[in-house]
Amino acid sequence: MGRGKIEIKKIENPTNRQVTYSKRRLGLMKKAKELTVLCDAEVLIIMVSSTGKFAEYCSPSTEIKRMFDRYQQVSGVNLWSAQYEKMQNTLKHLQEINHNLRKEIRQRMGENTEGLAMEELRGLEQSLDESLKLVRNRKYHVISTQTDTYKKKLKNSHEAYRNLLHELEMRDESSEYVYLSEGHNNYEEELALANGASHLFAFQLQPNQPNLHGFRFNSHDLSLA
Amino acid sequence: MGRGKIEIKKIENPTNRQVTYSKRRLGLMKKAKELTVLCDAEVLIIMVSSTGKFAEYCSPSTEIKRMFDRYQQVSGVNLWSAQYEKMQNTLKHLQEINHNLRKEIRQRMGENTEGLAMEELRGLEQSLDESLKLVRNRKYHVISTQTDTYKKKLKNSHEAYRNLLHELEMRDESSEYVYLSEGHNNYEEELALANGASHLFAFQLQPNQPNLHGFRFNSHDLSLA
DNA sequence: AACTATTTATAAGA
DNA sequence: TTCTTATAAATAGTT
Repeated sequence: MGRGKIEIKKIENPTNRQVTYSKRRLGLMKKAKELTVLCDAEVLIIMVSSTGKFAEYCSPSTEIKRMFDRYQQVSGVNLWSAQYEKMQNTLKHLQEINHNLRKEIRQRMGENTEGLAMEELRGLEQSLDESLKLVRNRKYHVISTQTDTYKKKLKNSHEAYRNLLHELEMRDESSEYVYLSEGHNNYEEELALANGASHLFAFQLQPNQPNLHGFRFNSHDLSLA
Repeated sequence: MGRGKIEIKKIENPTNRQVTYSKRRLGLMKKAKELTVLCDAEVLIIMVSSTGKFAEYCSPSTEIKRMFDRYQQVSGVNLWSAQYEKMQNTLKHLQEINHNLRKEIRQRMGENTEGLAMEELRGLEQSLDESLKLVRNRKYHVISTQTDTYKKKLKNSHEAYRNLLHELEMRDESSEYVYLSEGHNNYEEELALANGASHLFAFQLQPNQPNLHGFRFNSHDLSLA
C-alpha cells in the first residue's frame, strides 16, 4: 500500500527503517484503538524499536497489571514463577529452621523429650548441666560486682556522715541537735537498704532454691509459623 | 476500507461485532508481524474480545517475561510490588523470630548472658534448673523401662535355658555334652551384655558426671540468616 | 468462508 | 520530521 509493493523483510537502510517504524507504529496503534472501540475489546500492545525505544498502547478501562494477571491465568505461564518460587523456597526453609529451633528450645526446657534416644537424653542433660553452671557463675559474678559497689557506696556515705558529725561536734559543743548513730550501726541492715534489692540477699542465702513468687524466665513468643 | 465508511463506535449487533473482531484481529496481527520483520522491532500484543476470548502476538526472539520486565523498568511501574512487599515482610518477620530463637538458645546454653539483668539471670537459672530435673526424670524413666525389659528378656531366656538343660539331663543321663552354667551366673554381667549398651550402666553409676568422651548434644545448624 | 467495492494505510518522493 | 500522492492493502457489506 504505497507507491510500490515492498517485500516483507528487514529494511537495511537504518533511516528508512526508522521512518517506516514510525509510520507503521502509528498505524498499528490506530488499528488497535479502532478495534477497542468497534468491538468493545481490550488490547495491550508493547513495542520496542530496534533502537530500544518503548511504546505502548493500552485500551482505556484496561489495567496493564490486571491484563497480565488474566493473561497468566489463561496461558498457564507464570511470569513470576522464578522469583516467586525462589522466595517461597526461602520462606519454607526459614520456617523449617524456625520449627527446629522451637523444638530445640522445647527440649532444652525438658518438654517433648519422649522421642529422644538414650544418648540424646544424656547429651541434653550434660548440656543443661553445663549451661546451668555457666549461668550460676555469671549470676554470682553480677552479685559480687553489685555488692562491692554498694559496699563502697555505703562506706563512703558512712565516712562522710562521721566526718560531718565530728565537724558539728567540734564547732558547737553545746548544740541542741543530737545525732544518735547507735541505731544505725547494723552494717548488714544498712547495706540491704542502700541496695534497694532485699531479695538479692535472700537469694544469696539459698542460691539453689527456685523463687516461687518472683520473676520467671519467659520463652520468646512462639505464635508465628 | 470497505463497501462503505463506518463510524468508529461500538458495533451494537453482536454477530457483526464478532465478525469484525475476527477480521481486524487478524489484520492487527499481520501488521504487527510486518512491523517486527521490516523494522527489526519487538512487539507484544495481548487481546481480549468482548466475549472473553484471549489472543496474543509476540514477536519471535521475544520472551513475554523479558518484555514485561523491560516494560517495568521503563515505565517505573512495579506490577507485582504488592505481592513482593508482602513476601518480603513475611521473610523479615521470620528472620527476626529466628534471631530471637537463636538468642534464647544461646542464653539457655549459658552464652551471651552479659546483657541480662539480675532478675533475668535468676529466671534463666530457675528455668534451667527445672528443665534439668525434667530431663533427668525422663532419662531415669527410660533407663528403668529399658532395664525392666532386658531383665524380663534375660529371665525368660534363663528359664528357657534351664528347662532345656533339665530336659536334656532327663533324656540322656549319660550324655557327653555337659553344659556348665556356673560361668554365666553373674546376673549383672549378662544383663549388660543383653542390653548391648554397657555405657548405660556406667552412666547409672555416676549420673551427674559429664560424659567427656561420649555423645554431645548438638545445637541445630545456625548457618542461615 | 469468499467476494469485491471501497476505504484506509503507507512507500517513495519532496 | 511532515506533507503529498500514487498505489497496495485492509475490510464492510454482501453472497
